[in-house]
Amino acid sequence: MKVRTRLAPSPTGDPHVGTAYQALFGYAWAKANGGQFVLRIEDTDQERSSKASEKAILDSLKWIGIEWDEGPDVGGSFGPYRQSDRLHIYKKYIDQLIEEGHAYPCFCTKERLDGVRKKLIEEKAPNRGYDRLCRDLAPAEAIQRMEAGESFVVRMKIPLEGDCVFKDLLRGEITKDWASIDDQVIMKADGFPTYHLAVVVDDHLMEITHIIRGEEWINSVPKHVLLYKFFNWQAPEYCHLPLLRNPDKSKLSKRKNPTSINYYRKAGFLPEALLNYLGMMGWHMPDGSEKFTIQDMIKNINLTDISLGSPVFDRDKLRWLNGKYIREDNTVAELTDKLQEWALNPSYIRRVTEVVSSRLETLADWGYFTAMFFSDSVPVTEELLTVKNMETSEVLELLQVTIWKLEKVRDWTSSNISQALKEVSELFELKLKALTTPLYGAICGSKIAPPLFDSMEVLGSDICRTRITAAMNVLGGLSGKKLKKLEKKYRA
RNA sequence: GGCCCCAUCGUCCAAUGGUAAGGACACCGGCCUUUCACGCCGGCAAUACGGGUUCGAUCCCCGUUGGGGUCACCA
Repeated sequence: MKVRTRLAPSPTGDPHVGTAYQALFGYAWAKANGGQFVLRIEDTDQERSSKASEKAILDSLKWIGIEWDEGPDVGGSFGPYRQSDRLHIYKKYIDQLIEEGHAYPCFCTKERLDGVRKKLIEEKAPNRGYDRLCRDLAPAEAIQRMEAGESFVVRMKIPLEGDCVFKDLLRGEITKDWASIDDQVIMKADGFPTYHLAVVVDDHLMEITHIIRGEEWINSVPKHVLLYKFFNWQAPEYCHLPLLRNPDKSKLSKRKNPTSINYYRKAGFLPEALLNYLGMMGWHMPDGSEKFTIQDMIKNINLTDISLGSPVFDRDKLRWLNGKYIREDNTVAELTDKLQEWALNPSYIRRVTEVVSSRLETLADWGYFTAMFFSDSVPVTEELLTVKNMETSEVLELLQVTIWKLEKVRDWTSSNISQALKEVSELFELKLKALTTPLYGAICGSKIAPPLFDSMEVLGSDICRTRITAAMNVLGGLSGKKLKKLEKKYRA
């Protein structure tokens, strides 16, 4: 059996452990069948996609030990492997759909759509989607308006009634009624395709046989199946993996858990342990052993054996597994090498030393001042986070907004960090010191510490944000309700 | 809210139409040990609920409840 699987990440942020999770299963399944594993970059969102994110994703996948046979960096005979380089291909298929009457241009403005949506919600209509105003536009009028330069998107014609039945490898047949799906946009006003069109065209052209991805996609399968039908193509097998969860069972999110692969790397986890841990989410070795390699997985995997209860990502168990790898699979010499690669290398030591040098009276002071640069978390107490004349709740809000602000810092340098923090303090009409005080506590775990912004730069964005979140938990955290309110207030 | 998906210890993963429901993490106790950790031994702890089908259901069916996802010119 020829098997080709793919990982199709969108380069819009930090490399996510969920991406590695999907990659692991896709890769293992392809290799178990002597097939290929393809990496395709889905950068059809011009606003949010970035080359930096793409690079980060490729780097972290390589770090964790996933390799791809075809991809934007290695090429392959089904390229290009970046969707923004495939626009001409999508164009052809979109034109074809319009021509055959399966899709139509829609001239509705964003304002009109918002209004329609609002009204439908008020009316408690079962379907809150698009009202299909442009669906029955006379072709002549549509052409005229397009030629007049009016902005438009292209929508696919979803059947007005009946059911869509499709098969998921893990769940069996799933039925969804067409009436609950609105006429999906397949080409945006900027001429870029949306995910739904691009994914179908690419998976077909790249001869993908199994789509292994997260469960959040189940509801859009009917749109994809319909496109396959329009094009008269054979749809691949669908295998929707359970979603990794936070301890509170919601979808794993950076709000509640470190989700960036880079965090785990920086925090001193071994790639093989992380990968192994991901492998035991929903799957197990036939003999029940918990420590296994990706090769073991390849030898034993069967997609239908994956269990469906969405697993909670448990950092304690990951730590335990990681410890097992450290002590069972490494000699002291090997461990020393790994430590050097991780942080005890001249370049990192130099950066750290630069930050603390002015505080040293003896060389031995170095160890005292730099411990925070070589650890995952830091010992935070409530007292360290306390600011004079400020309520705990206000400190919490301050820290939360700081995290949001820091997430947006593209180039993680001391001066950009400083700028971001100044903006936060201005937003709260506070002196910068009111912000840096709890931050020192959160980041350094001490009042005696090297300069904050420089330290943050050296530590990196992932560790910093994780430490701030941890500090917030020490203070009791923000309730979901308060968080929402705050988000509304500051996030616009 | 509509729709879709899911449901075994707190967590991860097993098992079977007839079971003492098993292993791992975490937690607790003990042993080992100069401490801690590791290791070893032991303990706590689950089939969400209600109906069916069946001689017998944790397992099959239906309902309820609960959880999650999804309803964008984001993927």
